[in-house]
Amino acid sequence: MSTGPRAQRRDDISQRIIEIGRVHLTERGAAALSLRAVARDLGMVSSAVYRYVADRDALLTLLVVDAYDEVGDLVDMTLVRESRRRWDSRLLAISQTVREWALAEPARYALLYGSPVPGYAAPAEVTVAPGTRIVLALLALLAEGVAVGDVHCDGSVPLPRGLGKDLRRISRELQLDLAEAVLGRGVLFWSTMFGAISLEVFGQLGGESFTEPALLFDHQIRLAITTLRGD
Amino acid sequence: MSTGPRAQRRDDISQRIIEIGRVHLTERGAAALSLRAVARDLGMVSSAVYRYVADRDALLTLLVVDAYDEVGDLVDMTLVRESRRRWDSRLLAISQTVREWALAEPARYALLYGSPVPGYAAPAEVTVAPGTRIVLALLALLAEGVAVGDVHCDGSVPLPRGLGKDLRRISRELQLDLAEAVLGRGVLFWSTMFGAISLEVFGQLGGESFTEPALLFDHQIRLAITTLRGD
DNA sequence: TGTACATCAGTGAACGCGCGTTCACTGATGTAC
DNA sequence: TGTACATCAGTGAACGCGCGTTCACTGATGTAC
Repeated sequence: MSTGPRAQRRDDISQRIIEIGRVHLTERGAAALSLRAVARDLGMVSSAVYRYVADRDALLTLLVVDAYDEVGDLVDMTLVRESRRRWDSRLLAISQTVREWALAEPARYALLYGSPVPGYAAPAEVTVAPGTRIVLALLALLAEGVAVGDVHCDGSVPLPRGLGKDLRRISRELQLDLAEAVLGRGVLFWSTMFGAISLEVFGQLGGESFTEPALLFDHQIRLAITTLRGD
Repeated sequence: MSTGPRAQRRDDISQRIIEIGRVHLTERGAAALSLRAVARDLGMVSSAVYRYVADRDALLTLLVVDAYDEVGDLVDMTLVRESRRRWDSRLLAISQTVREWALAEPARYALLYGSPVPGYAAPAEVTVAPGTRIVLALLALLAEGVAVGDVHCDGSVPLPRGLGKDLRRISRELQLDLAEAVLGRGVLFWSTMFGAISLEVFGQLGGESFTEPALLFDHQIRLAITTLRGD
Protein backbone atom coordinates (compact mmCIF):
# COMPACT_ATOMS: atom_id res chain seq x y z
CA MET A 1 0.00 0.00 0.00
CA SER A 2 2.47 2.66 -1.08
CA THR A 3 0.89 6.01 -1.70
CA GLY A 4 3.37 7.92 -3.83
CA PRO A 5 2.24 10.06 -6.75
CA ARG A 6 2.52 7.09 -9.12
CA ALA A 7 0.27 4.94 -6.93
CA GLN A 8 -2.08 7.87 -6.60
CA ARG A 9 -2.43 8.24 -10.33
CA ARG A 10 -2.88 4.52 -10.67
CA ASP A 11 -5.80 4.58 -8.26
CA ASP A 12 -7.31 7.56 -10.04
CA ILE A 13 -7.25 5.81 -13.36
CA SER A 14 -8.60 2.57 -11.91
CA GLN A 15 -11.44 4.62 -10.53
CA ARG A 16 -12.06 6.30 -13.87
CA ILE A 17 -12.18 2.90 -15.54
CA ILE A 18 -14.96 1.85 -13.21
CA GLU A 19 -16.83 5.08 -13.82
CA ILE A 20 -16.56 4.73 -17.57
CA GLY A 21 -17.61 1.12 -17.28
CA ARG A 22 -20.69 2.21 -15.35
CA VAL A 23 -21.66 4.58 -18.12
CA HIS A 24 -21.17 1.96 -20.82
CA LEU A 25 -23.18 -0.53 -18.84
CA THR A 26 -25.99 1.98 -18.61
CA GLU A 27 -25.88 2.86 -22.27
CA ARG A 28 -25.33 -0.50 -23.90
CA GLY A 29 -25.72 -3.25 -21.34
CA ALA A 30 -23.32 -5.82 -20.03
CA ALA A 31 -23.04 -7.97 -23.13
CA ALA A 32 -21.73 -4.99 -25.12
CA LEU A 33 -19.23 -3.88 -22.51
CA SER A 34 -15.85 -3.66 -24.23
CA LEU A 35 -12.35 -2.87 -23.07
CA ARG A 36 -11.63 -1.09 -26.34
CA ALA A 37 -14.53 1.28 -25.82
CA VAL A 38 -13.44 1.95 -22.26
CA ALA A 39 -9.91 2.66 -23.49
CA ARG A 40 -11.27 5.10 -26.05
CA ASP A 41 -13.18 7.05 -23.41
CA LEU A 42 -10.13 6.94 -21.23
CA GLY A 43 -8.12 8.56 -24.02
CA MET A 44 -5.73 5.65 -24.21
CA VAL A 45 -4.83 3.07 -26.76
CA SER A 46 -6.76 -0.15 -26.23
CA SER A 47 -3.83 -2.21 -25.04
CA ALA A 48 -3.08 0.27 -22.24
CA VAL A 49 -6.13 -0.79 -20.25
CA TYR A 50 -4.48 -4.12 -19.70
CA ARG A 51 -2.13 -2.38 -17.29
CA TYR A 52 -5.13 -1.90 -15.01
CA VAL A 53 -7.47 -4.78 -15.67
CA ALA A 54 -6.60 -8.37 -16.51
CA ASP A 55 -9.31 -8.83 -19.09
CA ARG A 56 -12.90 -8.10 -19.94
CA ASP A 57 -14.29 -10.43 -17.31
CA ALA A 58 -12.24 -8.76 -14.60
CA LEU A 59 -13.81 -5.44 -15.54
CA LEU A 60 -17.26 -6.98 -15.32
CA THR A 61 -16.44 -8.30 -11.88
CA LEU A 62 -15.34 -4.84 -10.75
CA LEU A 63 -18.63 -3.45 -11.98
CA VAL A 64 -20.66 -6.15 -10.28
CA VAL A 65 -19.01 -5.44 -6.95
CA ASP A 66 -19.31 -1.70 -7.52
CA ALA A 67 -23.04 -2.00 -8.12
CA TYR A 68 -23.69 -4.33 -5.19
CA ASP A 69 -21.86 -1.94 -2.94
CA GLU A 70 -23.71 1.08 -4.24
CA VAL A 71 -27.15 -0.36 -3.43
CA GLY A 72 -25.77 -1.86 -0.27
CA ASP A 73 -24.55 1.53 0.89
CA LEU A 74 -27.87 3.15 0.01
CA VAL A 75 -29.70 0.52 2.02
CA ASP A 76 -27.40 1.05 4.98
CA MET A 77 -27.97 4.79 4.77
CA THR A 78 -31.69 4.24 4.75
CA LEU A 79 -31.42 2.05 7.81
CA VAL A 80 -29.48 4.74 9.63
CA ARG A 81 -31.87 7.47 8.55
CA GLU A 82 -34.91 5.46 9.65
CA SER A 83 -33.31 3.91 12.69
CA ARG A 84 -35.97 5.21 15.04
CA ARG A 85 -38.81 3.59 13.19
CA ARG A 86 -40.14 0.12 13.70
CA TRP A 87 -38.72 -2.87 11.87
CA ASP A 88 -41.59 -3.05 9.42
CA SER A 89 -41.33 0.61 8.43
CA ARG A 90 -37.63 0.14 7.88
CA LEU A 91 -38.29 -2.95 5.78
CA LEU A 92 -40.62 -0.93 3.57
CA ALA A 93 -38.04 1.85 3.45
CA ILE A 94 -35.19 -0.34 2.26
CA SER A 95 -37.44 -1.98 -0.29
CA GLN A 96 -38.21 1.45 -1.66
CA THR A 97 -34.52 2.28 -1.69
CA VAL A 98 -33.70 -0.80 -3.73
CA ARG A 99 -36.56 -0.15 -6.11
CA GLU A 100 -35.55 3.46 -6.64
CA TRP A 101 -31.97 2.52 -7.31
CA ALA A 102 -33.10 -0.15 -9.75
CA LEU A 103 -35.27 2.31 -11.65
CA ALA A 104 -32.47 4.86 -11.74
CA GLU A 105 -29.88 2.30 -12.83
CA PRO A 106 -31.76 -0.35 -14.76
CA ALA A 107 -28.73 -1.74 -16.57
CA ARG A 108 -26.73 -2.13 -13.39
CA TYR A 109 -29.72 -3.67 -11.64
CA ALA A 110 -29.97 -6.06 -14.59
CA LEU A 111 -26.32 -6.97 -14.19
CA LEU A 112 -26.96 -8.04 -10.61
CA TYR A 113 -30.47 -9.46 -10.66
CA GLY A 114 -31.28 -10.02 -14.32
CA SER A 115 -30.17 -12.59 -16.83
CA PRO A 116 -26.62 -13.76 -16.35
CA VAL A 117 -24.12 -12.41 -18.86
CA PRO A 118 -23.44 -15.25 -21.31
CA GLY A 119 -19.96 -16.64 -20.91
CA TYR A 120 -19.33 -14.81 -17.66
CA ALA A 121 -19.57 -16.16 -14.16
CA ALA A 122 -18.97 -13.80 -11.28
CA PRO A 123 -16.23 -15.20 -9.04
CA ALA A 124 -17.83 -16.12 -5.75
CA GLU A 125 -14.88 -15.10 -3.55
CA VAL A 126 -15.27 -11.45 -4.47
CA THR A 127 -18.94 -11.25 -5.20
CA VAL A 128 -20.76 -13.10 -2.46
CA ALA A 129 -20.03 -10.72 0.38
CA PRO A 130 -21.31 -7.52 -1.30
CA GLY A 131 -24.05 -9.53 -2.99
CA THR A 132 -25.59 -10.74 0.25
CA ARG A 133 -25.70 -7.43 2.06
CA ILE A 134 -29.31 -6.75 1.19
CA VAL A 135 -30.68 -10.16 2.14
CA LEU A 136 -28.76 -9.99 5.37
CA ALA A 137 -30.18 -6.56 6.17
CA LEU A 138 -33.63 -7.88 5.43
CA LEU A 139 -33.18 -10.93 7.63
CA ALA A 140 -31.81 -8.78 10.46
CA LEU A 141 -34.99 -6.73 10.38
CA LEU A 142 -36.99 -9.93 10.38
CA ALA A 143 -35.12 -11.09 13.47
CA GLU A 144 -35.97 -7.78 15.08
CA GLY A 145 -39.62 -8.40 14.26
CA VAL A 146 -39.37 -11.71 16.03
CA ALA A 147 -37.63 -10.11 19.01
CA VAL A 148 -40.34 -7.52 19.53
CA GLY A 149 -43.03 -10.16 19.17
CA ASP A 150 -44.48 -8.98 15.85
CA VAL A 151 -43.39 -12.01 13.87
CA HIS A 152 -44.69 -15.40 14.89
CA CYS A 153 -43.07 -18.73 14.59
CA ASP A 154 -45.56 -21.18 13.26
CA GLY A 155 -47.43 -20.67 10.06
CA SER A 156 -50.47 -22.21 8.51
CA VAL A 157 -48.41 -23.85 5.79
CA PRO A 158 -46.32 -26.77 7.08
CA LEU A 159 -42.70 -27.07 5.99
CA PRO A 160 -41.63 -30.23 4.18
CA ARG A 161 -38.86 -31.98 6.06
CA GLY A 162 -36.07 -31.46 3.49
CA LEU A 163 -36.75 -27.75 3.34
CA GLY A 164 -36.80 -27.40 7.12
CA LYS A 165 -33.36 -28.98 7.30
CA ASP A 166 -31.94 -26.56 4.74
CA LEU A 167 -33.47 -23.59 6.49
CA ARG A 168 -32.12 -24.65 9.85
CA ARG A 169 -28.64 -25.07 8.39
CA ILE A 170 -28.78 -21.69 6.68
CA SER A 171 -29.99 -20.03 9.85
CA ARG A 172 -27.07 -21.58 11.69
CA GLU A 173 -24.50 -20.65 9.04
CA LEU A 174 -25.63 -17.04 9.06
CA GLN A 175 -25.82 -17.05 12.87
CA LEU A 176 -29.32 -15.73 12.66
CA ASP A 177 -31.20 -17.97 15.02
CA LEU A 178 -34.45 -17.71 13.11
CA ALA A 179 -37.07 -20.44 13.28
CA GLU A 180 -37.37 -22.36 10.00
CA ALA A 181 -40.88 -21.18 9.29
CA VAL A 182 -39.84 -17.58 9.80
CA LEU A 183 -36.77 -17.87 7.60
CA GLY A 184 -38.96 -19.48 4.97
CA ARG A 185 -41.22 -16.48 5.02
CA GLY A 186 -38.14 -14.28 4.82
CA VAL A 187 -37.15 -15.94 1.57
CA LEU A 188 -40.69 -15.42 0.35
CA PHE A 189 -40.44 -11.73 1.10
CA TRP A 190 -37.17 -11.59 -0.77
CA SER A 191 -38.75 -13.24 -3.83
CA THR A 192 -41.65 -10.84 -3.73
CA MET A 193 -39.51 -7.78 -3.40
CA PHE A 194 -37.18 -8.62 -6.26
CA GLY A 195 -40.04 -10.00 -8.31
CA ALA A 196 -41.98 -6.75 -8.02
CA ILE A 197 -38.89 -4.71 -8.86
CA SER A 198 -37.90 -6.90 -11.80
CA LEU A 199 -41.38 -6.93 -13.33
CA GLU A 200 -41.39 -3.15 -13.20
CA VAL A 201 -37.80 -2.48 -14.27
CA PHE A 202 -37.83 -5.07 -17.02
CA GLY A 203 -41.06 -3.72 -18.44
CA GLN A 204 -43.52 -6.53 -17.76
CA LEU A 205 -45.97 -4.20 -16.10
CA GLY A 206 -46.89 -2.85 -19.51
CA GLY A 207 -46.20 0.83 -19.81
CA GLU A 208 -49.46 2.60 -19.13
CA SER A 209 -51.34 0.18 -16.94
CA PHE A 210 -50.28 1.71 -13.67
CA THR A 211 -50.18 5.47 -13.46
CA GLU A 212 -48.29 5.44 -10.17
CA PRO A 213 -46.17 2.31 -10.02
CA ALA A 214 -44.69 3.39 -6.69
CA LEU A 215 -48.10 2.99 -5.10
CA LEU A 216 -48.40 -0.50 -6.50
CA PHE A 217 -44.97 -1.41 -5.20
CA ASP A 218 -45.62 -0.07 -1.73
CA HIS A 219 -48.90 -1.90 -1.58
CA GLN A 220 -47.26 -5.17 -2.53
CA ILE A 221 -44.57 -4.70 0.08
CA ARG A 222 -47.13 -3.91 2.74
CA LEU A 223 -49.05 -7.06 1.90
CA ALA A 224 -45.82 -9.02 1.89
CA ILE A 225 -44.95 -7.68 5.32
CA THR A 226 -48.33 -8.79 6.60
CA THR A 227 -47.57 -12.28 5.36
CA LEU A 228 -44.14 -12.06 6.95
CA ARG A 229 -45.67 -11.62 10.38
CA GLY A 230 -47.33 -15.02 10.18
CA ASP A 231 -51.01 -15.61 11.10
CA MET B 1 -52.23 -18.70 -48.21
CA SER B 2 -51.18 -20.79 -51.19
CA THR B 3 -49.81 -24.15 -50.27
CA GLY B 4 -47.83 -25.31 -53.29
CA PRO B 5 -44.49 -27.03 -52.90
CA ARG B 6 -42.65 -23.68 -52.93
CA ALA B 7 -44.78 -22.31 -50.10
CA GLN B 8 -44.33 -25.57 -48.27
CA ARG B 9 -40.56 -25.36 -48.45
CA ARG B 10 -40.71 -21.75 -47.42
CA ASP B 11 -42.62 -22.64 -44.28
CA ASP B 12 -40.22 -25.46 -43.53
CA ILE B 13 -37.23 -23.18 -43.71
CA SER B 14 -38.92 -20.48 -41.65
CA GLN B 15 -39.53 -23.13 -39.05
CA ARG B 16 -35.93 -24.29 -39.14
CA ILE B 17 -34.78 -20.72 -38.67
CA ILE B 18 -36.78 -20.49 -35.47
CA GLU B 19 -35.43 -23.82 -34.26
CA ILE B 20 -31.85 -22.82 -34.95
CA GLY B 21 -32.49 -19.49 -33.25
CA ARG B 22 -33.76 -21.33 -30.19
CA VAL B 23 -30.55 -23.32 -29.99
CA HIS B 24 -28.36 -20.25 -30.37
CA LEU B 25 -30.36 -18.44 -27.73
CA THR B 26 -29.80 -21.34 -25.39
CA GLU B 27 -26.11 -21.57 -26.11
CA ARG B 28 -25.08 -17.96 -26.28
CA GLY B 29 -27.90 -15.75 -25.11
CA ALA B 30 -29.92 -13.11 -26.88
CA ALA B 31 -27.24 -10.47 -27.18
CA ALA B 32 -25.08 -12.86 -29.21
CA LEU B 33 -27.85 -13.99 -31.52
CA SER B 34 -26.66 -13.42 -35.07
CA LEU B 35 -28.20 -13.87 -38.48
CA ARG B 36 -24.87 -14.95 -39.89
CA ALA B 37 -24.58 -17.78 -37.40
CA VAL B 38 -28.13 -18.88 -38.13
CA ALA B 39 -27.36 -18.83 -41.84
CA ARG B 40 -24.31 -21.00 -41.25
CA ASP B 41 -26.32 -23.62 -39.40
CA LEU B 42 -28.95 -23.42 -42.09
CA GLY B 43 -26.29 -24.24 -44.67
CA MET B 44 -26.87 -21.02 -46.53
CA VAL B 45 -24.88 -17.96 -47.29
CA SER B 46 -25.56 -15.18 -44.81
CA SER B 47 -27.46 -12.94 -47.18
CA ALA B 48 -29.95 -15.69 -47.98
CA VAL B 49 -31.60 -15.45 -44.57
CA TYR B 50 -32.87 -12.04 -45.56
CA ARG B 51 -35.33 -13.81 -47.84
CA TYR B 52 -37.03 -15.09 -44.69
CA VAL B 53 -36.45 -12.53 -42.01
CA ALA B 54 -36.28 -8.76 -42.34
CA ASP B 55 -33.41 -8.27 -39.93
CA ARG B 56 -31.93 -9.38 -36.66
CA ASP B 57 -34.64 -7.74 -34.58
CA ALA B 58 -37.34 -9.53 -36.52
CA LEU B 59 -35.71 -12.84 -35.66
CA LEU B 60 -35.62 -11.87 -31.99
CA THR B 61 -39.31 -11.04 -32.13
CA LEU B 62 -40.08 -14.44 -33.66
CA LEU B 63 -38.17 -16.08 -30.83
CA VAL B 64 -39.92 -14.01 -28.17
CA VAL B 65 -43.32 -15.03 -29.48
CA ASP B 66 -42.17 -18.62 -29.88
CA ALA B 67 -41.05 -18.76 -26.25
CA TYR B 68 -44.17 -17.07 -24.85
CA ASP B 69 -46.30 -19.52 -26.77
CA GLU B 70 -44.30 -22.49 -25.61
CA VAL B 71 -44.78 -21.71 -21.90
CA GLY B 72 -48.30 -20.58 -22.61
CA ASP B 73 -49.13 -23.92 -24.22
CA LEU B 74 -47.54 -25.83 -21.36
CA VAL B 75 -49.62 -23.85 -18.88
CA ASP B 76 -52.77 -24.54 -20.85
CA MET B 77 -51.95 -28.24 -20.94
CA THR B 78 -51.45 -28.23 -17.20
CA LEU B 79 -54.79 -26.56 -16.73
CA VAL B 80 -56.47 -29.22 -18.85
CA ARG B 81 -54.66 -32.03 -17.09
CA GLU B 82 -55.58 -30.70 -13.65
CA SER B 83 -59.01 -29.44 -14.58
CA ARG B 84 -60.73 -31.50 -11.92
CA ARG B 85 -58.73 -30.02 -9.09
CA ARG B 86 -59.55 -26.91 -7.15
CA TRP B 87 -58.40 -23.47 -8.27
CA ASP B 88 -55.60 -23.31 -5.73
CA SER B 89 -54.13 -26.66 -6.71
CA ARG B 90 -54.23 -25.60 -10.32
CA LEU B 91 -52.52 -22.34 -9.43
CA LEU B 92 -49.71 -24.25 -7.78
CA ALA B 93 -49.57 -26.59 -10.77
CA ILE B 94 -49.17 -23.85 -13.34
CA SER B 95 -46.56 -22.14 -11.19
CA GLN B 96 -44.60 -25.38 -11.17
CA THR B 97 -45.01 -25.65 -14.92
CA VAL B 98 -43.59 -22.19 -15.47
CA ARG B 99 -40.72 -22.84 -13.08
CA GLU B 100 -39.84 -26.13 -14.73
CA TRP B 101 -39.85 -24.59 -18.16
CA ALA B 102 -37.70 -21.74 -16.91
CA LEU B 103 -35.14 -24.14 -15.45
CA ALA B 104 -35.11 -26.21 -18.62
CA GLU B 105 -34.81 -23.16 -20.88
CA PRO B 106 -33.01 -20.51 -18.84
CA ALA B 107 -31.89 -18.43 -21.81
CA ARG B 108 -35.37 -18.29 -23.29
CA TYR B 109 -36.85 -17.50 -19.89
CA ALA B 110 -34.27 -14.73 -19.61
CA LEU B 111 -35.35 -13.38 -22.99
CA LEU B 112 -38.90 -13.02 -21.73
CA TYR B 113 -38.52 -12.14 -18.08
CA GLY B 114 -34.93 -11.10 -17.65
CA SER B 115 -32.99 -8.01 -18.61
CA PRO B 116 -34.18 -6.42 -21.84
CA VAL B 117 -31.89 -6.99 -24.82
CA PRO B 118 -29.99 -3.71 -25.33
CA GLY B 119 -31.11 -1.93 -28.46
CA TYR B 120 -34.12 -4.16 -28.97
CA ALA B 121 -37.71 -3.45 -28.06
CA ALA B 122 -40.29 -6.14 -28.68
CA PRO B 123 -43.10 -4.75 -30.85
CA ALA B 124 -46.21 -4.64 -28.70
CA GLU B 125 -48.65 -5.57 -31.48
CA VAL B 126 -47.17 -9.04 -31.83
CA THR B 127 -45.88 -9.63 -28.37
CA VAL B 128 -48.53 -8.54 -25.93
CA ALA B 129 -51.09 -11.24 -26.68
CA PRO B 130 -48.80 -14.25 -26.16
CA GLY B 131 -47.01 -12.41 -23.35
CA THR B 132 -50.13 -11.99 -21.25
CA ARG B 133 -51.41 -15.55 -21.47
CA ILE B 134 -49.91 -16.58 -18.16
CA VAL B 135 -51.12 -13.59 -16.15
CA LEU B 136 -54.54 -14.03 -17.63
CA ALA B 137 -54.62 -17.71 -16.72
CA LEU B 138 -53.57 -16.78 -13.22
CA LEU B 139 -56.23 -14.11 -12.88
CA ALA B 140 -58.88 -16.47 -14.21
CA LEU B 141 -58.03 -18.93 -11.45
CA LEU B 142 -58.20 -16.09 -8.97
CA ALA B 143 -61.68 -15.20 -10.24
CA GLU B 144 -62.65 -18.81 -9.73
CA GLY B 145 -61.38 -18.61 -6.18
CA VAL B 146 -63.65 -15.64 -5.65
CA ALA B 147 -66.58 -17.44 -7.25
CA VAL B 148 -66.30 -20.45 -4.96
CA GLY B 149 -65.94 -18.19 -1.94
CA ASP B 150 -62.31 -19.00 -1.12
CA VAL B 151 -60.98 -15.56 -1.93
CA HIS B 152 -62.26 -12.63 0.04
CA CYS B 153 -62.69 -9.08 -1.05
CA ASP B 154 -61.36 -6.82 1.63
CA GLY B 155 -57.86 -7.07 2.98
CA SER B 156 -56.11 -5.74 6.01
CA VAL B 157 -53.99 -3.39 3.95
CA PRO B 158 -55.99 -0.46 2.55
CA LEU B 159 -55.53 0.53 -1.08
CA PRO B 160 -54.36 4.08 -1.84
CA ARG B 161 -56.86 5.85 -4.02
CA GLY B 162 -54.70 6.18 -7.15
CA LEU B 163 -53.92 2.50 -7.13
CA GLY B 164 -57.54 1.52 -6.67
CA LYS B 165 -58.47 3.52 -9.74
CA ASP B 166 -55.84 1.80 -11.86
CA LEU B 167 -56.88 -1.62 -10.64
CA ARG B 168 -60.55 -0.93 -11.38
CA ARG B 169 -59.68 0.21 -14.88
CA ILE B 170 -57.51 -2.83 -15.53
CA SER B 171 -60.18 -5.14 -14.22
CA ARG B 172 -62.64 -3.52 -16.59
CA GLU B 173 -60.28 -3.61 -19.58
CA LEU B 174 -59.63 -7.29 -19.08
CA GLN B 175 -63.32 -7.94 -18.39
CA LEU B 176 -62.37 -9.70 -15.22
CA ASP B 177 -64.74 -8.17 -12.74
CA LEU B 178 -62.36 -8.60 -9.83
CA ALA B 179 -62.54 -6.32 -6.79
CA GLU B 180 -59.56 -3.94 -6.58
CA ALA B 181 -58.16 -5.49 -3.44
CA VAL B 182 -58.31 -8.93 -4.99
CA LEU B 183 -56.66 -7.84 -8.22
CA GLY B 184 -53.98 -6.15 -6.14
CA ARG B 185 -53.25 -9.43 -4.42
CA GLY B 186 -53.23 -11.09 -7.82
CA VAL B 187 -50.43 -8.79 -8.92
CA LEU B 188 -48.62 -9.60 -5.69
CA PHE B 189 -48.86 -13.29 -6.46
CA TRP B 190 -47.51 -12.63 -9.91
CA SER B 191 -44.52 -10.75 -8.47
CA THR B 192 -43.83 -13.53 -6.03
CA MET B 193 -44.04 -16.27 -8.58
CA PHE B 194 -41.70 -14.63 -11.08
CA GLY B 195 -39.47 -13.37 -8.31
CA ALA B 196 -39.00 -16.86 -6.93
CA ILE B 197 -38.35 -18.26 -10.38
CA SER B 198 -35.93 -15.51 -11.36
CA LEU B 199 -33.92 -15.73 -8.16
CA GLU B 200 -33.50 -19.44 -8.75
CA VAL B 201 -32.90 -19.41 -12.50
CA PHE B 202 -30.57 -16.42 -12.38
CA GLY B 203 -28.51 -17.98 -9.63
CA GLN B 204 -29.22 -15.69 -6.68
CA LEU B 205 -30.14 -18.61 -4.45
CA GLY B 206 -26.48 -19.46 -4.19
CA GLY B 207 -25.75 -22.91 -5.52
CA GLU B 208 -25.65 -25.21 -2.55
CA SER B 209 -27.86 -23.48 -0.03
CA PHE B 210 -31.01 -25.37 -0.91
CA THR B 211 -30.68 -29.05 -1.60
CA GLU B 212 -34.19 -29.30 -3.05
CA PRO B 213 -35.12 -25.97 -4.58
CA ALA B 214 -38.43 -27.37 -5.79
CA LEU B 215 -39.53 -27.73 -2.18
CA LEU B 216 -38.63 -24.13 -1.49
CA PHE B 217 -40.54 -22.97 -4.53
CA ASP B 218 -43.65 -24.95 -3.68
CA HIS B 219 -43.55 -23.65 -0.15
CA GLN B 220 -43.35 -20.07 -1.33
CA ILE B 221 -46.24 -20.58 -3.72
CA ARG B 222 -48.34 -22.16 -1.00
CA LEU B 223 -47.68 -19.23 1.29
CA ALA B 224 -48.45 -16.83 -1.54
CA ILE B 225 -51.75 -18.58 -2.19
CA THR B 226 -52.64 -18.21 1.47
CA THR B 227 -52.05 -14.49 1.15
CA LEU B 228 -54.07 -14.48 -2.04
CA ARG B 229 -57.16 -15.72 -0.21
CA GLY B 230 -57.11 -12.67 2.03
CA ASP B 231 -57.85 -13.24 5.74
C1' DT C 1 -49.43 -30.50 -73.89
C1' DG C 2 -45.86 -27.11 -74.89
C1' DT C 3 -43.72 -22.86 -74.77
C1' DA C 4 -42.55 -17.98 -73.05
C1' DC C 5 -42.22 -15.33 -69.34
C1' DA C 6 -42.27 -13.99 -64.44
C1' DT C 7 -41.21 -15.04 -59.91
C1' DC C 8 -38.31 -16.35 -56.49
C1' DA C 9 -34.39 -18.73 -53.61
C1' DG C 10 -29.95 -18.70 -52.99
C1' DT C 11 -24.98 -17.00 -54.35
C1' DG C 12 -20.75 -14.49 -53.70
C1' DA C 13 -18.42 -10.43 -53.24
C1' DA C 14 -18.12 -6.39 -50.94
C1' DC C 15 -18.70 -2.34 -47.47
C1' DG C 16 -17.35 -0.89 -43.07
C1' DC C 17 -17.54 -1.88 -38.51
C1' DG C 18 -15.97 -3.43 -33.69
C1' DC C 19 -13.92 -6.74 -30.77
C1' DG C 20 -10.01 -9.17 -27.37
C1' DT C 21 -5.47 -9.84 -26.85
C1' DT C 22 -0.28 -10.00 -27.61
C1' DC C 23 4.13 -7.97 -28.20
C1' DA C 24 8.24 -5.33 -28.77
C1' DC C 25 9.01 -0.66 -27.98
C1' DT C 26 9.88 4.20 -25.89
C1' DG C 27 10.32 7.50 -22.63
C1' DA C 28 9.16 9.19 -18.23
C1' DT C 29 9.15 8.48 -13.29
C1' DG C 30 10.99 6.63 -9.17
C1' DT C 31 14.90 4.39 -6.21
C1' DA C 32 19.40 3.09 -4.38
C1' DC C 33 23.71 4.30 -3.63
C1' DT D 1 22.93 16.35 -4.07
C1' DG D 2 23.89 13.67 -8.25
C1' DT D 3 24.08 9.82 -11.06
C1' DA D 4 22.95 4.92 -12.76
C1' DC D 5 19.68 1.75 -13.04
C1' DA D 6 15.09 -0.38 -12.56
C1' DT D 7 10.34 0.04 -12.84
C1' DC D 8 6.39 1.13 -15.03
C1' DA D 9 2.64 3.53 -18.11
C1' DG D 10 1.39 4.04 -22.39
C1' DT D 11 2.21 3.31 -27.72
C1' DG D 12 1.31 1.37 -32.18
C1' DA D 13 1.10 -2.34 -35.08
C1' DA D 14 -0.59 -6.65 -35.74
C1' DC D 15 -3.31 -11.26 -35.43
C1' DG D 16 -7.62 -13.20 -36.42
C1' DC D 17 -12.17 -13.03 -35.49
C1' DG D 18 -17.35 -12.08 -36.16
C1' DC D 19 -20.98 -9.04 -37.25
C1' DG D 20 -25.25 -6.66 -40.25
C1' DT D 21 -26.57 -5.46 -44.52
C1' DT D 22 -26.60 -4.41 -49.67
C1' DC D 23 -26.42 -5.64 -54.40
C1' DA D 24 -26.09 -7.51 -58.95
C1' DC D 25 -26.30 -12.09 -60.39
C1' DT D 26 -27.80 -17.05 -61.81
C1' DG D 27 -30.58 -20.73 -62.35
C1' DA D 28 -34.47 -23.26 -60.95
C1' DT D 29 -39.41 -23.38 -60.22
C1' DG D 30 -43.99 -21.98 -61.18
C1' DT D 31 -47.82 -19.70 -64.26
C1' DA D 32 -50.48 -18.09 -68.23
C1' DC D 33 -51.73 -18.74 -72.51
